[in-house]
Amino acid sequence: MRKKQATIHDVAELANTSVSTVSRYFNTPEVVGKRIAGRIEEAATTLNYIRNRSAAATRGHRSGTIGMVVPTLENSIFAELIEGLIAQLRQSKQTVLISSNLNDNGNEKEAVRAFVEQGVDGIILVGTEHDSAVLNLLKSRQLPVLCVWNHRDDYQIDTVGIDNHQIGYRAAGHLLELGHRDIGCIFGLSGANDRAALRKRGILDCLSDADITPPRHWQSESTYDLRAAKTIAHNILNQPERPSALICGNDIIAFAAIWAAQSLGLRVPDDISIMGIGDFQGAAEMTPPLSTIRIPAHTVGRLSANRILELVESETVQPPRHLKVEFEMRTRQSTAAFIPQ
Amino acid sequence: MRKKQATIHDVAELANTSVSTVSRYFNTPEVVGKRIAGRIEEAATTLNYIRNRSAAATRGHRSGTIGMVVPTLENSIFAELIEGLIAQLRQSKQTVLISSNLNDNGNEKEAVRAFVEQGVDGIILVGTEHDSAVLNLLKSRQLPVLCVWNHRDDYQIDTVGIDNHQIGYRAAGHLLELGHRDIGCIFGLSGANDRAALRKRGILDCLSDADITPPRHWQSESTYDLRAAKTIAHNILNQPERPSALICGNDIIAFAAIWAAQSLGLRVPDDISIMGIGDFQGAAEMTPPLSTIRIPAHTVGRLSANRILELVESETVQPPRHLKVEFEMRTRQSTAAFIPQ
DNA sequence: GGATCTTTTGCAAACGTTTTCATAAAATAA
DNA sequence: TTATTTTATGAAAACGTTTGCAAAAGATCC
Repeated sequence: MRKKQATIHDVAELANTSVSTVSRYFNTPEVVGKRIAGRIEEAATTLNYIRNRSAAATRGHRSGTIGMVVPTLENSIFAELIEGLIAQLRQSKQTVLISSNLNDNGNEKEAVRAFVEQGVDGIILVGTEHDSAVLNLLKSRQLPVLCVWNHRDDYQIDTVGIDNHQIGYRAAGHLLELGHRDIGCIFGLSGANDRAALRKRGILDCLSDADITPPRHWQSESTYDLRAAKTIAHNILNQPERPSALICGNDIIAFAAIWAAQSLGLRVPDDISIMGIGDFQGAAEMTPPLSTIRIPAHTVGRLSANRILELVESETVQPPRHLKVEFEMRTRQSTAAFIPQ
Repeated sequence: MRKKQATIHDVAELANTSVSTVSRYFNTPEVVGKRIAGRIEEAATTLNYIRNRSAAATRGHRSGTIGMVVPTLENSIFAELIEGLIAQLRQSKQTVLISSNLNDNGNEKEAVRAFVEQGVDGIILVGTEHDSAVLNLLKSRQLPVLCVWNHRDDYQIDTVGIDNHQIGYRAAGHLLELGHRDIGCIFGLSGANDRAALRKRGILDCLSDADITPPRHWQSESTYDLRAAKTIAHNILNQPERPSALICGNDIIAFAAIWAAQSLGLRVPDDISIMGIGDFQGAAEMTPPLSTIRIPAHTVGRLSANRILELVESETVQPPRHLKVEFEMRTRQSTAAFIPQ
């Protein structure tokens, strides 16, 4: 049996004012008089009063929570994104609800529904591929939604993120600039999410613009799993004819590729150049430091926080806006100029 | 302006029954009759009814949420823990609220307070060192609390976790068994958290039981940050007199140490053995694969979920229970037997 | 000083549920 | 059959807030 906690009524009584005024003090302090405000503040602290947001959400419309659904937490890049989001939202007294799809996007609908039940003020999803049931649910509730990570000009929902096609194009371009022509590719699973698919297209577009078509046996797809990716990289590098460079769909795959090369006795970058995407934790510190493209996940998180708040605050429905976050090349020692044998 | 959504009243009307019965149907379905239950189910789906948990929490006492505060998300081991937690709680229709201290434990109080405002049914904290203000707040609200990650027999609050002293002892023991006597240590910051402090004690206790006291200049502490740790490892390994083995407070530090050694041209394990703790992502795949101790974070998450639910469900306050999770040695190739020069 | 406008305050209804209590219906016992 | 117990249902109060409205108080102007 729970002890009875101080309510807004108790505070009002002790401060010798009405509950309405106390409520206003907590929501729009600038509108209550100095003298009463002081008394309320005092009463609240002596009573150890803590607001009951559930009750507030029942009558008012705002719960003070934002829900975010990520594909997985076991990927340091999303962790960085979330930390950026939390840091920013905390300043606006918003609480973040996190849910993970546990690597199965079929879970997304359930997660979103749970958030709607909790009465979140807005929802942040990752990527731009979502079940129509999810989208319909959100639309029928007229809930502010934001899709992060991918930038897409033409999307029906607001986005904050990077242009994955461009990032793939740029990564491949780096290898071309170094003189490589024999380039192997390990993409992320392109069927699973649009981020991976767009990067793949960007990479292949860049190569084909340079009249290069990597042979089938130098191309593969992998989950973002170190073990699986290492095996796949091993298979590509263990063939009689090796590419001179390998481009990877993200840094997880790149890490795995470097380790696969090393376990085969190949020197990186002397025997093979390896390029990643993401600049995950460890990329700069490993041996050799990984050439990659930095995706400023923390920034994406921060900007997403600002945007979702705007959406929550705005009364009217606006046409979607698309915020593009820039990435940066991080040229390090896992790639080197191609030297003809 | 939000469109009006179906409420329990609408469902009741369409199903031709009372709101009480509908409420009961959603909370304790077994208690309502088959015929009415069918009508309610049907009405709910045609109306697209979604429960309003805020309202439920206002009158009832349960919000269906569990709050968890982690020191940081940018550490794959906590991510694994959280995924375990989410997976398990989802089965009980509980939503998880996550907050991160953003690496500053001073933020914990604010995070906890926000959760209390949201009306979480229970709170999970990491470690057993918490500001007394936090503990008092939770106690005065009589909120179920669970401290995870550390096992501690004597703690006032329920715990689920591993014995960090034992883990440190065991890790050091592995190096001793291999014949090493000149052992360097890079601990986690022992002032910052008890997990690191206990591991440090365990390591030093084990060494001192073998009559070894590592010289001051072979001992150091580091944050769990790859860059910082790499610098520190570099400094230790770059001295004229090198230890033959290095034990690290966690795998982040161990990764950094291996890379520092490699950047100095040292061979691991031939020139130096390196031992980690944690079995983080990548430990098994890197070159060389890291010898470490596996902490089953996913399991800790799962067990924590079960325990916090028990605490939430139990009406009476019980004496704290302490669940110990076992760890496992993972002997890989970063450590080797000491060979006298 | 009164008239007018603006700011501050309080009353009471409302939000969408849960839950207590009483009653109706069904099942069981006699 | 009737008396008794068990189960299923409904009416209405309660939860702790927010908010629309009207009244009170204070400020400004002539």
